[in-house]
Amino acid sequence: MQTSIDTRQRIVNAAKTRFHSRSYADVGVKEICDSAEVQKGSFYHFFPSKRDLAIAVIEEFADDWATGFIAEAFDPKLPPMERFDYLIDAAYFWQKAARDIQGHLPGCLFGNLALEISTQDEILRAKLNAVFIMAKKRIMETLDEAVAECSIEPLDSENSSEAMLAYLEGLILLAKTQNNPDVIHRLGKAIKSIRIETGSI
Amino acid sequence: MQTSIDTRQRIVNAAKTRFHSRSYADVGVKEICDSAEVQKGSFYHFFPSKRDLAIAVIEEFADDWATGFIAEAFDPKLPPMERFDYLIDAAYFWQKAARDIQGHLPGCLFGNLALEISTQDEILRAKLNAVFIMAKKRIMETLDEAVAECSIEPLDSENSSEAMLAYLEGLILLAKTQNNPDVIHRLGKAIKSIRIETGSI
DNA sequence: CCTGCATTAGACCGACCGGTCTACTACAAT
DNA sequence: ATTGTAGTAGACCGGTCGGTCTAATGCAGG
Repeated sequence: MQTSIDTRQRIVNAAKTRFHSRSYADVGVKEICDSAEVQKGSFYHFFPSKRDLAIAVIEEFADDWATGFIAEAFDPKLPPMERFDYLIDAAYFWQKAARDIQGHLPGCLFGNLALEISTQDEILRAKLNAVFIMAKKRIMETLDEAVAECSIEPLDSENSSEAMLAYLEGLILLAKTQNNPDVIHRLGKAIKSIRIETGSI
Repeated sequence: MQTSIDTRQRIVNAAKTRFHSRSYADVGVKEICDSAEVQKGSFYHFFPSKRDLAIAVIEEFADDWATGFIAEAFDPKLPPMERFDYLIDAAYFWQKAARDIQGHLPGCLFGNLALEISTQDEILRAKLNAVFIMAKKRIMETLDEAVAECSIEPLDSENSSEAMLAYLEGLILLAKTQNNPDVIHRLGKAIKSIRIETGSI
């Protein structure tokens, strides 16, 4: 009916929203096919397995993320430390919007998948880890910039950026468990106070 | 064969370790029965559904947790702020030990389940949330104690304790994604620097 | 010894799982 | 016009899912 690129994309799109708002195991291939208006034959033409679909979803979502609100929040025109306020804000509004529509706060797709399947699939775990490394890098660059322009004291930016990412993921985890996006705003400001000093073991 | 209490307990024990090291959806009733050496009939005699088993698992695990390493780490004989070092240490050794045995870092059962099912089951979500509230309370009491004995500046202990819990969960999430317990040690010390000031909105 | 009840055994259920297979269609290159 | 190929349709597969059902136990109180 449509061109094959559309078919593949429809499958990925359907999977993206469903994996995000529910879980990997809970969403079946049949359901994805139905909602994408695609037949099983087409599905397995494009993806050797459900697992390969998950890989595609992670890759696409990471791209959406990087070019979407991450790129916005980490706007190089903003003073470096201010970008973290935007990051928290973006996370808050995203989760709030999703919650208002679906009734449930979906959390972070990467965090969700990481906890669900990283003990069961090494390749998916590595993919997810790569996404976090990318996010950490973004934070680290910002921190380095802030140090360079003397708006913060020098610190171990490698570890501090990872710690800040952990905190962000933790906030979203708690927000999801409470089904309440306010957690992100209420506790978000503390992200800028997280520091790991250089030279510590 | 054994008394019924044993049967029930064997079921819960088998489920506990499996839910923790894999996921809720990935572990079936049949597998739990087999590993507990129990028949389906017995399973459904004690638990109306798999979901009810999950509730029992959460409750028992929360109890293990509260009387186990949480109780140890939050030893009232220790100076309040030192207890956080013990908490991080306990988390590290626990995850490391599990990883060395199973090959995979299991993470926090509550965090895992929260991200997997809290969009799908309100009751389980609420149960999980209650566990986090309990943990937060423990942290808050410690913070209040530290303030009272003037070892830290006064702060918003309600929010700060929640932020610290978020950070801890985030650390474990990252450690699981990297399949590496060292993350917890490397970034753990920053937990004591997380503060949310009183009077902020 | 009998009765009643909690527990256990395990066959069985329909639904659904991820995945395969064959037949067919649309279209491009020759 | 013919053939090759990418994509689509959808029936079908064995296996497993959570859950049900009936029959058989073991045992306590009368």
